[in-house]
Amino acid sequence: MAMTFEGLLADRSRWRTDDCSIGKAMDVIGTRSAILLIREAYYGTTRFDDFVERVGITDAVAAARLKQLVAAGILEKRPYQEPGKRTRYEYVLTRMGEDLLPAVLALMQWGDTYLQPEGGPLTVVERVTGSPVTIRPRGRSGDDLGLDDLAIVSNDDWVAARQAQAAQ
Amino acid sequence: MAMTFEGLLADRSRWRTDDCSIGKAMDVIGTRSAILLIREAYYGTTRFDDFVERVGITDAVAAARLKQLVAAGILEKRPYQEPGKRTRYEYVLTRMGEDLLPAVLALMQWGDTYLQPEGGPLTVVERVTGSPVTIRPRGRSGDDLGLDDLAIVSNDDWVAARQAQAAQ
DNA sequence: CATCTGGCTATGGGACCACCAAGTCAGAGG
DNA sequence: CCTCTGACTTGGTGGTCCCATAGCCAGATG
Repeated sequence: MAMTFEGLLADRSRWRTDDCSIGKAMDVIGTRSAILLIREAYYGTTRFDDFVERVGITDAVAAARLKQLVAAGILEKRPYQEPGKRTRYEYVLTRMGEDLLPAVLALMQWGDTYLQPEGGPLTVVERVTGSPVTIRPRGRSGDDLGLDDLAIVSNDDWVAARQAQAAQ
Repeated sequence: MAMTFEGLLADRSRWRTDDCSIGKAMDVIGTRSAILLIREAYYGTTRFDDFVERVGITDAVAAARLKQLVAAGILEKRPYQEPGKRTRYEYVLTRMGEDLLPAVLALMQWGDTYLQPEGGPLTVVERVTGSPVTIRPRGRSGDDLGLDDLAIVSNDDWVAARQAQAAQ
């Protein structure tokens, strides 16, 4: 019921992950409002008022969080103008923001399963077929993988191993 | 660059997701310490001291967060006894906790890509083949899906559609 | 010009998070 | 018994998150 460690990592007492990517990710999107704003962006929302209205947070929080997400590179501020109105800005996802989709969807899937009595209000499906979407770790073979199927390698080891392989 | 909505959901101004699973999930695991403790559990850690030591948080925070994770059903407290020592408790993942793996891994993958100058210290690989693990939304066909390939249906609609299909 | 509106910014307050430091408490070893 | 240790618990401070209310400001409308 756990991952295994390879190479130098095997002795668990000799290393610690201070610069863990999960921790860094949580520093950027670790608040409720940040994730909900990103969810709204996936739903196609781009304008300030719509974010405030649909996420259900105050404008002050929305302004602060949107600014922070732009600074982090997850959203981009882009000018637009409706006829007869002044120039305003809308917030659109960058590539970096789009690439958070797996994490957000995985969280939603888990919440649907374990935190909702009736399986959650919304379901994500494949647009063309209408069949439900799943999100799981997967190896090269395409099989779903569980905890016991996974191993951790230090990045240095891994890069070195690939280079050795390529050199053959 | 966004999901599409089907059925009654198409008119975006007529509904709001107050009981969103993502929000509920964030209420349970929305802190840095909670996610890092779960990560450690995936790495095989079960004991209090090891959690404190390896996550790099204070014992006070670890105690509070572990208690909360047990209450949420993500970890389970289980007695153990080493010879010559008194009974102690260890913390092991429940099924609910294991099922968070996709979310945590997706977050790690994203962090490795965008928040680490050199691609992150650790890499998750398939144990038997050593090939890297990916995690993406996937349809029934097995293809990776992007934002534009996804659609949202209301759960009621979806259940009704399935029933109608089954009745044919 | 004066007004109105959409999109912020500022201020204050309550809750929570994390840190550090100190205290408690059960039982094994002496 | 006394001490020591592992596993917490308690207390205090600083920072962040969110809410609520109020203010500001650019420009289209009157």
